Order: sequence, then C-alpha cells, then structure tokens
Amino acid sequence: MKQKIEALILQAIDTLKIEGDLARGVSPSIVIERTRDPLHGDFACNVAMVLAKSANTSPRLLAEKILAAIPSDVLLLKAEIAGPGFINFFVDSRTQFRVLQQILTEADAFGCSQIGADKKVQVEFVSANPTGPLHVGHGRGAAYGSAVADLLAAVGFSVEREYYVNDAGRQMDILATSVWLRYLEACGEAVVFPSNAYRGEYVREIAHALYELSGTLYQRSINSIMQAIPADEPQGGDKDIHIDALIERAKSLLGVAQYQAVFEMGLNGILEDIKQDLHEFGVDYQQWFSERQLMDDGSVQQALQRLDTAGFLYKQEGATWFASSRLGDEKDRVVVRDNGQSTYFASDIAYHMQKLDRGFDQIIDIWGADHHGYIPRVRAAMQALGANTDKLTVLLVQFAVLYRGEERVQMSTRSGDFVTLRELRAEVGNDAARFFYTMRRSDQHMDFDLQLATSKTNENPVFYVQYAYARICSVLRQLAEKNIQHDIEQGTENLQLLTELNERELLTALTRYPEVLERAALQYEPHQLIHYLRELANNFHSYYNAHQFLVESADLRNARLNLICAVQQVLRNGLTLLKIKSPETM
RNA sequence: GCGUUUGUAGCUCAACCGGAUAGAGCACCGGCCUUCUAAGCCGGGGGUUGCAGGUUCGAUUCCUGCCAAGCGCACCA
Repeated sequence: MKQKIEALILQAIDTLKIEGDLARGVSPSIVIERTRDPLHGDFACNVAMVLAKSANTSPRLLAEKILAAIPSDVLLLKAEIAGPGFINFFVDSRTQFRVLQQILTEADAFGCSQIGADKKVQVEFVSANPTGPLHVGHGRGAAYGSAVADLLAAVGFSVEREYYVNDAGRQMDILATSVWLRYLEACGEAVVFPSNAYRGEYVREIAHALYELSGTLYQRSINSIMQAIPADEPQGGDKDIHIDALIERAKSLLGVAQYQAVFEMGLNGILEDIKQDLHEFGVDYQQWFSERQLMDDGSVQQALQRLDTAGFLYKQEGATWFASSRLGDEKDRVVVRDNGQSTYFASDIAYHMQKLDRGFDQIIDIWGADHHGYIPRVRAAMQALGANTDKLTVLLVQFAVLYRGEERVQMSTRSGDFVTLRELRAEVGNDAARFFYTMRRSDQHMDFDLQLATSKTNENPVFYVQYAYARICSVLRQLAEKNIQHDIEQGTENLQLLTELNERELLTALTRYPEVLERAALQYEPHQLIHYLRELANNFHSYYNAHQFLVESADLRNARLNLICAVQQVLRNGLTLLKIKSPETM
C-alpha cells in the first residue's frame, strides 16, 4: 500500500511538472509514513512541505495542487490536507482485509521478503576469547547478533554467522598455564596459584579432566617449576613478570608436544562449553574461524606483504608499523613486535582480508562498545588492502551493567567472579533472557537487574506477548470442545463485519508486520520487532477483553476467528524469529 | 588532555533518513472476573526531552558551546 501511494504521488508530481507548477529538476524522495493518530488517516506524506520552498509557494497551497493531481484509485477512500501541509490518506478497509487472507495462506513465511536479493552477508558476533565461559555481557552480543543475522535472513539476505576464535596469544598461554598448575594441584603438588592466572572453577574442572585422562604424565616437581621465578605481586613482585616466567617454564619443562596438549585441553574444553552454551541459547554458527589458522597458513604474512607492497609498512625501533594514520587513524600501529611476533591487530588485518576474499557483499562486525576505538584502524587496513570500506559495518553493543537490586555487580573473568550466561539462562530462562537483551537498542547502555529478572519473572514483558498467543490457542481449544469448525472461507466472506475499533486497529497492526521486519533488518535494530510484538499483543488483549469471539452468529464468529488466527500466526512468526517459544498454554 | 558514545516521566526504556498533542512498562491512585486463561483490560496523575544558542514552515532528532556520565587512547587480546 505504501508503494501504491508513493506511485500515485509521483504521478501527481509529474503532472505538476508538466503544468509548470514545479521545476522539472526536482526529484524529491517521497516519504510515506504511517500515521500515529487515526484521525490523520492511515498514511501521511510530507512532500508538499519539502517542496514548498523550491516551488515558491506555501506548503498547503502546494498540497492542494498535488492532491488535485493525484489520480483516483479504488483503494483510496479519501485524501485530505491537514496541519502545516501533510497529505493524509485514508485507505479502504477492504484492502486491509486482504492481509488476513495473505497471512493465513503464507503462514510461517508471512512477513519475509526478498529485499536482500540473496546478497552475501557475513555477521560476526560474540567472538569472546576462549579463556572462560561466556558471561552476561556476552549474552547481549549473542542475542543481538543472532537477531540481526536472523532478521537479515528473513528479508532475503544470504547470511553467514561467524565466531572469530582468538586462540593465539598471551592470554591463551596464561590459560594453558593456569590449567597446568591446577592439574599439578590435582597431582598433589603444593602450588601457590599466581594472582594473574585464571582462577575460575572451570579451570579446575578442565585440569581434573586432564588428570583423569592422562594421569601424572604432565607432572613436574613444584621445586623445579618455581626455581628462580620472579616473585608474584602479593610477595612484592610483578604479577605480569611472574606469570610470563611461569609460562616460559611450563613450555621448557613440558616440551612443545606436551605443552601443546595441555594448551589444547584448555582451549577445547572452553570452546566446547561456549558452543554448547550458545546452541542452547538458540545461537548457531556456520563458521568458527581460528586465529591460529591465520598464523599457521601464512595469511598473516600474506596480509602484511600486501600492505608492504602498497607502501604502508615501515620499520622503527625494531618493530614493523602500519601507517594507518595516513588513512584516518589517529596514529600508526605496530603489526610486528621487535621480538618478531605479530600483534593481534596483524591477525585482524589478515582476518578482514580473508573476509573480503571470501566474497561477501557486506561484512558486519559486532563488537563490544569498549572496542570502538579499534574501528578506524580496521577501516584503514581494509582501505590499504584496496577494499571498499563501505562493505564493512561495525555495530557496537554496550555492555549491560549488572545490578543485584541496588548493588552493582563487578565482573572480571580473571578472578572468576562473574555471572555466566549459563547461570542467567538457568535462572530466568532462555525466552526471558533473549527478550530482555533484545528489548533495548544495542548501542544503548542497559541496566540489567538480576534480582528483578530472577525473582519476579512474572512481570517479565515476554510473558505479555506469549500470553496473547496462549490465549488465542485457548480460544481455538474452546472451539474444538464445542465441536464447532472454524470455516475460514465463511470468515473471509464476512470480513466486512469486522467494524469494531479494536478490529480495525488489529488489522492495521497486521499489515505493518512486513514493514517492521524490513526496517528492523535494514537498520540492524531487532528491538523494533520486540516493540511491535508488544503492541500487537496489547491490541489483542484489548480486543479480547472487549469482545467475545465465539458468538452465535457463524458469519461474525468465523470472521473474528480469521482475524485472531492471523494474529496468532504473526505473533508466532515474530517470536520464532527471535528464538522465543510460543507456548500454547501458560 | 584528545577521541568517541550517551543524557527523554520517580525507575527502566521507545519515538519510523527532521513531522502533527513526545509514548510504553514498572511504581502510584480508581474501576473490571456467574461470559473464550485477571501473567489481562479500562481510566487517572506524572515532562522546560541535561543547559544555552543556531539552522527552518517545523528540532528529542541536525550544527556549535557548556555541564554530567560511560568507553577508548599498548610492541595486551
């Protein structure tokens, strides 16, 4: 309908151009809006106000001319000028009825479209370091990222979901060493656990599994380990120097193969946990992309080579630098340290080179907001590699600030003191967790009160939407108990009986669904879908309280059943898209 | 200090590339269950959209300054 009105207005404008009321050069972008107030009709257009200046006339006068030039159309009940120069359109309710037929026919596919035209889009999200279980901050990225990916898929993009696994670097060595030390404890060695190691309980579990699997194979005496190791912080030393020395000691005492085995044990243990966790949360990936692989298969070297060829690398003080400041970054960045090791950024350059080479039309990176300063350098790298940086979209997710009642919950992976996503899911359930996370704009700060979410789950808004769905299911059960059939055809023939205000509002809401999906997808804003579902549920609850559906008159009854079945279908489509269950009873 | 994001009802948040009287939920007050699930509905109070300017038919939205908060400013990842 929107397109229809847009076409009509364009025709009118062309007419005015021919008649000389408008300059031929102007080609306004026509904006058709849903009206907020029913008094303003169904759709409104502001084109007269936009063009008034260039036409050298007042908005209302121009609006009248446009109005007069709009071809008549059976679908248009009337159009009128209002306010400062809006043209308001009133749509024939028969066109609204069509959507019911469409919903009942298309069923699960209703709302989906092909706007994406099969363009290849990659969405990379979560990508948390595999040094511990996901916490509630990652949960927001997971819920948001998967919702964005699923929305894009729903409107016709070919979507690939990817998790970048940072399985290289110092943090992973600290993890491996942490596992080894806990393992030594299990072997009976008296270990003083470093202050900078990973202290979470999960490290112990992995260490025990290692002990179960391999016995004392990796055991070394604590004396040989601690010999000449610089003191830890609590003993007046430096915690970083201490842990780095222990890492080196682990490597030398265990040898390459055994160290690798311990390392893998830690990595795989955590990675499997993360995969399982996300899967249970309704988040599945097509690709888990390993940073180590980039280093091993020469991609990092190749990427640096390409930057060098393009003239963007130089040496200084023993390190190799990428001249990103020439491409908008605030300063140059090191890509190879003076000790010969490439930096994390070098891996990321290679990673984005890979993304480009894999032929995506669009690359979407979803990062925690604390990484926002990282964007210019990645853009610079892509540009230096000769790519169009428009292909890259970085979406930022603000961390949720956790509260327990009034008290702010501090979180630190290192100390093991954090609320995991798994714990949250267990306490509030997957549905509530997803709904909560997705309810808010992702780039907005968010307060997540655990006490509220866990102790008063009945007040959770997710139930409001699910309840509307369950109520419709219940009506249909009542119908079956009374041995009455829902005659869809008879309903369709009697839709004109749906004259109540509640019914008209529901119809309008239903016609909006495909538009909401499209907007939510293209703007990467799944919260719009949540808000829509709440409105639809609200419209339904009001209707439910005001009118009886299972009335004597079969004509009216079937028409109303058509309507609520359509509502049921759209609620289910929306909830399913967000990976939230649609319960038939509550 | 520089960069960046954000300031909307008591609290948590919306507001469609700038649109008409800024909306929901929670909390508060008052109504509605002999009728399809009251996890619901109906009504009410509650706002100088941080402050001050600017741009224009029109600004919560765009620009400038100020105030406040978060984040970033590594040869860490």
